[in-house]
Amino acid sequence: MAAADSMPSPELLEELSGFFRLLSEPARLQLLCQLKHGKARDVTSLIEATGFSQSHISRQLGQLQRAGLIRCERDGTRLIYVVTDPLVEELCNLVQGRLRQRLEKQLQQLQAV
Amino acid sequence: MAAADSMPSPELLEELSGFFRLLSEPARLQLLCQLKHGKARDVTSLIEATGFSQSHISRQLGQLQRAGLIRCERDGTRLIYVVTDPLVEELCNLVQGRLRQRLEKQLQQLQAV
DNA sequence: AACTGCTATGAGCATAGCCGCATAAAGGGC
DNA sequence: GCCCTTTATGCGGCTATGCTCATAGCAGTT
Repeated sequence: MAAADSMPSPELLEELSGFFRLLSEPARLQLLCQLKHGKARDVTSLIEATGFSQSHISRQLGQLQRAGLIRCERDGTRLIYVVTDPLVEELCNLVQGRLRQRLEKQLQQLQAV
Repeated sequence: MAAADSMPSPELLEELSGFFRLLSEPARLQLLCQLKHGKARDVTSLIEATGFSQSHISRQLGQLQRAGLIRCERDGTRLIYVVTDPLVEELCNLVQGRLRQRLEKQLQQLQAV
């Protein structure tokens, strides 16, 4: 017992935290933003846009792909990556709204003095 | 057209990823679940419920509090923590729905063979 | 005052993960 | 076949952070 009513299972906690961990790295988030809403791009253009090394980009894309957040198609020797799910963008919008809300509250408290 | 220049600033990327990093640890997620929808609890009960050491719990609660996800009130010598925002629960539900969706798709593909 | 129970914090170890260098693999053109 | 381009991967350094032990701080009781 001990309050086990609506607690998620350890496996679910692991899956959830693993998903959020993907979004916990600025580099990966940046890649997802570059690819958002159907803006398909190949790895080379992502390297140019972000400034990271090719190996790093490739690894991060691999993680995102294994998680099912993006997929890729071949075009000759290049691989074109696309976001498969609008979920990430929704999550970012929700969190961004909350961050703004928090800053506005802090601002009000400063002005109230 | 409107989409091409909508890259978030580095600062925003850092804030967003920082927020998701808070949820990227099973221990913190578990604490948030224990506290969800107004289930206020003190640290001792959280220790018993999770099995983690007291110092670990206290540190994680500190992080969550500095991020504004929870707050605490004194009750004698004890500190009672509460979730301040339903956002985390919403995010978890969204992600959980997506995880289930993915598993169902995998199941279908197995049965289709 | 001292004592007790509850929580926070400094110190340190161990592990995870980012990141780049060098190299391999795969596909296309000659 | 060889060579070039594009992407993936083994290896290693470095940093961040989870986690614990021990200790300090804080509120209440006597």
